[in-house]
Amino acid sequence: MKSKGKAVKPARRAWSDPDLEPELEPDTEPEPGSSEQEGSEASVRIAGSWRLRSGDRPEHRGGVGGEAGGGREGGGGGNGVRKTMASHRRRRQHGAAKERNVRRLESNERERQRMHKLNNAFQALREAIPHVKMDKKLSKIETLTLAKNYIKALTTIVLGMSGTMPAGEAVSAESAARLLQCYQQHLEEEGEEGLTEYLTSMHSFSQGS
DNA sequence: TAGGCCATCTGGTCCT
DNA sequence: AGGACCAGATGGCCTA
Repeated sequence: MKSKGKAVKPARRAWSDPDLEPELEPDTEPEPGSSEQEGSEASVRIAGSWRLRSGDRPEHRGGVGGEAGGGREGGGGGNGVRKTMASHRRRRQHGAAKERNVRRLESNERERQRMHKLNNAFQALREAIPHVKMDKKLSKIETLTLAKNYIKALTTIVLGMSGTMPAGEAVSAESAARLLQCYQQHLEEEGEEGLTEYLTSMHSFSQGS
């Protein structure tokens, strides 16, 4: 099954000063074919290794305390003092930038998680609404549109069952199922546009007109 | 190849 | 202050 494109792309602009670059691991490929799958592309990927790239948290590179190259400059010398202050400031700026960078990465991660949840919800919705071409995954916009229509159709049914329906037409589970069937059939034959028409007629029907 | 769809990043704004 | 939410930008993959 191939799903739509998505290959984890490297950050468009890896947020950072070259210097702070959270060492983009040379693209931890999301495992060749493994990429997400129906369900939620999202969730699967979440687990994927690539994610760690940005999640790679502060620890990378020794973290703040790291002071890597740091060797204490040093001691003494008039010139040395000025030098020390400058490097102090630089280090502080560096630290601030680093912190900003870390916050950015964290918030990217949260945003990703949020979108993943949203996608899971979309997937759940997809599974909840009947649609014709089962082999083709509904796009988001299709999912929303279809869901809206489906709700409308169900509403019509419920209205009918609640007595708005003309006497003698008491809607049984059977006729409800039939209505649903009609809904699908209509979808198949007329597409979205026809559905509106169908619903309209259903509505006027339930009004007893 | 163009257009559709999507994932991700990013900065701004709102909310708690 | 920090997280959630949002919308714009960007770029990849897929299909007609």
